[in-house]
Amino acid sequence: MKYQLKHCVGSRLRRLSRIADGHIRQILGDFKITENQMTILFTLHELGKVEQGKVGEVLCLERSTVSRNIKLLEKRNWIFRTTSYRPQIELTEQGIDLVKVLIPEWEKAMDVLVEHLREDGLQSIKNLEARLG
Amino acid sequence: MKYQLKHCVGSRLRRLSRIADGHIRQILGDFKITENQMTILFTLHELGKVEQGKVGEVLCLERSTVSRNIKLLEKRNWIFRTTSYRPQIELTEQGIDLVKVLIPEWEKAMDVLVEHLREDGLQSIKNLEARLG
DNA sequence: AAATTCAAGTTGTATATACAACTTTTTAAA
DNA sequence: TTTAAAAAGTTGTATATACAACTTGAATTT
Repeated sequence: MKYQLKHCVGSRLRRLSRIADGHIRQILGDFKITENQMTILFTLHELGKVEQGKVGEVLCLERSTVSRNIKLLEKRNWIFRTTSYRPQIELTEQGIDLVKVLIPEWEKAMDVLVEHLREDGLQSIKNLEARLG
Repeated sequence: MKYQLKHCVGSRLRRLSRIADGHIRQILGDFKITENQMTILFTLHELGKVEQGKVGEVLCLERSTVSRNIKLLEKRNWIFRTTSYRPQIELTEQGIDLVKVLIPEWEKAMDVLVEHLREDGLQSIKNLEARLG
């Protein structure tokens, strides 16, 4: 065999992302929100009012994934969506408040991850991003 | 802010694994099987007859994920499961045949990924594994 | 040996993801 | 301007994943 199973890039990256998500979920436990949804809220916090598609573009998420998440976030009154055919999305005040509470929690999770990864590990992620696109 | 959103380790690793999986899915398209299921078949090919739990242990997959995948693989007659309370799993002949066909295809995907990653990128993955566990 | 505890497996529920099919609206082409 | 093509959004279907609750058989304790 040219490669061994344990070298499989796909399953290894899948596993790594599960581990990282686990750390984030731990600090998110109390907030009834998922990592992915948190990331979308943070994105909207940075971008302000944008087209729904912009979110997927920035986070490299599939349209359908964004669509379903937006629906969930809207139901929880964290985001507002214009009714136009191609809706503009933005955080509601409740959404902004939540983001402000979540940021320090997210930073705690990042602290843990960065402590594990060190400068070297962070550079490794950058390297992978540069190489895989 | 101590960190920027774009530094979020969780979403970045999630994204990287989606990209890698995409490459693997491309070559798997014709085979009506998923990356994850393929990985389980390969694992069984290496391990021979094992307890179901062993698969999850090796691949760091949750019990319920393994349980459902095993059921799918059994339905397709690629694996055989003993009826004991804690079943032993092994590939069927059809499963072995499939693995033999899949290996060269998987190697093609690995070639593409390794070409992108280079020695440096592979080292980066190892580094992350060492640091994240 | 009976009772308790533990470990593995299964199932329910919710979200994440991919991809295909479809709708709607815009843009481009004729 | 009418038509064709493209782009964005939605929905259906299937798998992946996490976590909790439950089941069952095994191991340990009393």
